[in-house]
Amino acid sequence: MGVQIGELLPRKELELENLNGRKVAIDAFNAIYQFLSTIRQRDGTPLMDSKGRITSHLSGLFYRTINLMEAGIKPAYVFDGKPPEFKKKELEKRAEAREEAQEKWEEALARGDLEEAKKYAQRASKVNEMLIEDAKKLLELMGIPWVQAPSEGEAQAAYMASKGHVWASASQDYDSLLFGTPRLVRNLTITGKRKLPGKDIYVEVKPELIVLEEVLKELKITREKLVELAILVGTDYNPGGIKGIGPKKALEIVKYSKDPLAKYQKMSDVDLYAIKEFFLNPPTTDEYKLEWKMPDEEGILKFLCDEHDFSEERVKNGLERLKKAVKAGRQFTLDSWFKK
DNA sequence: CGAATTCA
DNA sequence: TGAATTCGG
Repeated sequence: MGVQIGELLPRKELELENLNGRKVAIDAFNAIYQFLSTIRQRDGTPLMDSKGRITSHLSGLFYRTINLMEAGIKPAYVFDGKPPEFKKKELEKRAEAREEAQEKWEEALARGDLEEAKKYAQRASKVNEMLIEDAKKLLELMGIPWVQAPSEGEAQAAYMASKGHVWASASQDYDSLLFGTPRLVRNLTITGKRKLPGKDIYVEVKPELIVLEEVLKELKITREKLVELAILVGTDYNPGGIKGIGPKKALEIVKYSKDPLAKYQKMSDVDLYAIKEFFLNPPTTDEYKLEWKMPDEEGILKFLCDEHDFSEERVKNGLERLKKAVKAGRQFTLDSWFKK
């Protein structure tokens, strides 16, 4: 998923204080997918309510959003719209991979290999329309803004950041840099511990910041060249890229070639120039309003506890934290206003 | 993943 | 207490 240019990009660790008071546009699909794939039982089964409906994404979204708000970070979630036609191949590839993983999950389960089962269950994760609807509903009840992108969410998030309506975009993927976000935050979580799949090794995962301007300066290229580089290496729109060309070689190529795509267009069955154009000028919208409101407590209790069997005690505790955070955030905004 | 609980 | 483990839905 996403572009494979990570190793080329300079980045710096972010302390939470650096994000205090800042608005961030979060790639909703990216977040939901991660919750869905990681919040699971030992055999790989996701969390579900008594009617068998998946709730892993709601749990993750609820608690992480509260954590972010408590840290003074104002999240706005950006949802994908209609994917571009040329993403079809990648989407089909993902669907195929999921089906294969599903089979392997069942096999591992049949022979009682829980570790393998979970691994394949995670790969079989599918973010469907129902999960998206649930997520939007929860955010609305929480008073957290969400934005409907006309096309790619990463493109919309980049647009909002480049307009200065949010400070940064947030995703694990690097695509929003190609779409022109001035800042990309990765690993946007508060409790930063991740267990490596192999053994019982825990690694601290801190938020990191990638600044587009610094990327271009470091690589000595323009954004247009960065997009060409990414296309050579491979994006969601041309999976795999050009055979035999990795990030290092691609960087050299875009530097010395005036029109790097020309040579490789012949050996590619997709329109590389259309992909480039899409990254440079993606569909976006101005139809959004970023407002962080007090949560609808009654609505949340009904939705999470009554409908989806969440623990009332836990949810009420979360709500208290959220209310406090919203108030504190308003105070922060007022303080910085009077200090001007 | 993140909250709650257990462990040393 | 802080780290490790288990539970959550």
